[in-house]
Amino acid sequence: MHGYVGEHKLLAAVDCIIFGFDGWNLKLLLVQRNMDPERNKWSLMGGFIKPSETPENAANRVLEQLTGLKNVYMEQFHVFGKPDRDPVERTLSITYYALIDINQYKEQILQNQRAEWFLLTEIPALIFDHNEMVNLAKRKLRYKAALHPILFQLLPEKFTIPQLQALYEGVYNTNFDDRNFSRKLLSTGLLLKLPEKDKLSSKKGAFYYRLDQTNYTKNFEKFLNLVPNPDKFF
Amino acid sequence: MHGYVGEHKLLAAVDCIIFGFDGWNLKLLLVQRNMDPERNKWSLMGGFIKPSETPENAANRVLEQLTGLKNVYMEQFHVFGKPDRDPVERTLSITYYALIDINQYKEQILQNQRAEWFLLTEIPALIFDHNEMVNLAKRKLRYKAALHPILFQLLPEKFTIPQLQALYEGVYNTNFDDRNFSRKLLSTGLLLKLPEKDKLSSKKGAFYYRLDQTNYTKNFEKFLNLVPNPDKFF
DNA sequence: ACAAAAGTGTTGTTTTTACACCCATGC
DNA sequence: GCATGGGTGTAAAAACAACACTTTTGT
Repeated sequence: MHGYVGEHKLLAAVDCIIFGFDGWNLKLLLVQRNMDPERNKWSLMGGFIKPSETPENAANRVLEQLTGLKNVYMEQFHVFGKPDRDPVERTLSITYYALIDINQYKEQILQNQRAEWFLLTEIPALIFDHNEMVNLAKRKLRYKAALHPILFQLLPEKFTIPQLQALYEGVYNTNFDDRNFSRKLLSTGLLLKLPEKDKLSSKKGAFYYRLDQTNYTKNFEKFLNLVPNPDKFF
Repeated sequence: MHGYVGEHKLLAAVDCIIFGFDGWNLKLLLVQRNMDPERNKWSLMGGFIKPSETPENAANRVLEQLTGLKNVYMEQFHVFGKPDRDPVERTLSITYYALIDINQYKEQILQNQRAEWFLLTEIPALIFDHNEMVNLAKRKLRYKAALHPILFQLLPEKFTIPQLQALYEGVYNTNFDDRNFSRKLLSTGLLLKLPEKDKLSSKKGAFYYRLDQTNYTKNFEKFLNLVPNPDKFF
């Protein structure tokens, strides 16, 4: 047995669209490419799949290289495969989006590579088809977040409802009614109220909540309708 | 410029999960593999990506080879990439599911290859990880069909509401209330009533409908809630 | 006392569900 | 005229959206 002779072999890479939230704004982590061509241009964090790796393994490795993080929420979302998308050599890109809490990892990031957080509204021109990847990732994130409680992955373990709302408003670039928002989120049964309050952002203070992990995993696949009039965002 | 030297190159294939509906049952199109290893075992229809092709091109080519069909509804859904998933040689598989009306193409199919339609409930053991692919495709189909009107792709141009209902019931392997089902589907505004009736399946006869293409493309991305209690299917 | 933000109440509207009933027709 | 599906009616329940109001506390 000598393999499938005569078939076309190619490189396969993973590229990670890394979303982060710092408490106020939704951001994207980009790196300056450290190889030719397009050296020093902004790019998504990516890397080639190695012989022993699954695509998921590769994506996790790439993410850990950049951020020091393991066990990050990550989802495969699309393969980009135009034959000439990488001018150097044919390369498939399997894309993942990842969600992390910026504050929790300020230090690890930005060590190995020249990396920087960009406001979603201020993404620079990226190499190859990476801007297209970012746009599709934004769509997929909005789609999924309208139905499933994934955005909690962007928050610290303890968070307040107003913080959560700011996050949702960042993702959808709009404003939601405070009163309906908090009741809707509380009614999911996913939140456990903590005795402490966050007194920094208001005089009254807002109670902290944390995820009810049991209900979270149990209800994760349910259709939740977390966003009013979600249609208008697509 | 000599490419990215030292990186791992591999084969990339597409595999198509082809769903079909014959008016009564939801089925899956499988072929008997015509190469070693696992020659003559049942398998999904697939093929390697060629140098000039995008993955989408390859999937369309593979589908046309088997069915003679172009312009079939097809959606990329997952990359399977365990290093040893194909024992011959490392091969990534990019999977697509496709939706076709069985009756419209009875002749073209089954020419080139030994192919056969299988009831979804009677899928045989398939090569490699193809059973896993089928299961994920079923999930994705159910998920998408609960929110978007994709199942029309499985019906002929003219169809009745009871036919449509039989299709939905096949996909979800359950029964829906006839009266609520028809009103829900009619209320989408996607259907145009035709003057003719189908008199074969009942004495009263059921009116034929066809898709309102304009509304169909316009509302395709909207969240439609076509299935009652969709959560229980995941 | 006042301002600012949290968060609960209220109400009308729309959507969903469950189930009853009538309709058209071939036999 | 009756059995067989097809299709419409209705009413209770649930979900949603819009908006008013109270609560807390730092200044």
